[in-house]
Amino acid sequence: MNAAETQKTADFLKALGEFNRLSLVYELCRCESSQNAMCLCDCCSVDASVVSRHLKVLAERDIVTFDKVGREKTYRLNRTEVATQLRELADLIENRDCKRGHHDV
Amino acid sequence: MNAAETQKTADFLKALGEFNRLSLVYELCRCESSQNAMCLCDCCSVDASVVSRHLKVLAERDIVTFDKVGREKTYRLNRTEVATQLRELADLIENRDCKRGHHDV
DNA sequence: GCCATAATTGCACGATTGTGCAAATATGCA
DNA sequence: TGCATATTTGCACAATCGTGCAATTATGGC
Repeated sequence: MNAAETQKTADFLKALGEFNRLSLVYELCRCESSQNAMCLCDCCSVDASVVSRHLKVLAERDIVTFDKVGREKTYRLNRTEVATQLRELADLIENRDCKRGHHDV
Repeated sequence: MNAAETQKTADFLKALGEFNRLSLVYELCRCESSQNAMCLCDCCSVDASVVSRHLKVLAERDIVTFDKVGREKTYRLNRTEVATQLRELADLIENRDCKRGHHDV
């Protein structure tokens, strides 16, 4: 587990690990279809600019993806990618694969 | 998904989502047996007091557990609990269980 | 009791972060 | 073209966070 990978995983978890951002993720989770940012504003009582910034963070970590339709951006959750990343971490932690580290078991 | 649950999950992810804390988790992941804090210091090049504080955060979120042996504290990773939490989140996100939220699908 | 080692705590500091507001930008519609 | 709506950006600010150092506490061994 090198430093760059560790940092990447930490950034991913940190992106999810904030109340309003996680609320946005849950909100998107409820939706079959993409949602625009204005609609997503409803789920957390903060300014639209704040939602915009949070969605940007989520997009940077590939947690959400968006399409531009007209003047709107519609967001959707990258369900399988996010779930896969979480499960890979779970497997790593539980199955002790990480023991192949520098201690060389 | 109420606010308290969301906050709890966010706190859990935030605890994992910091480089040195995640490094500690990976380090503990490599160990069959418990490790004391001094030993864990080696894996991240920060002061012992910093490691102490990071371990405290991880313990507060039930990510690690410790035993006191003599003047040492030995830490171990709560493998199954952490893995389970991560998988539950993965399932929630992928299986769309969260649609049972206030939108009442 | 005295000293060495392990771990925590208090303090200070710089960096990052989340936030709101106002202004700017982008786009659709009449 | 002009206006309304959607989104982003600049700015400021308070709060949180990660960190190191020094002092303190806790404990074991002599």
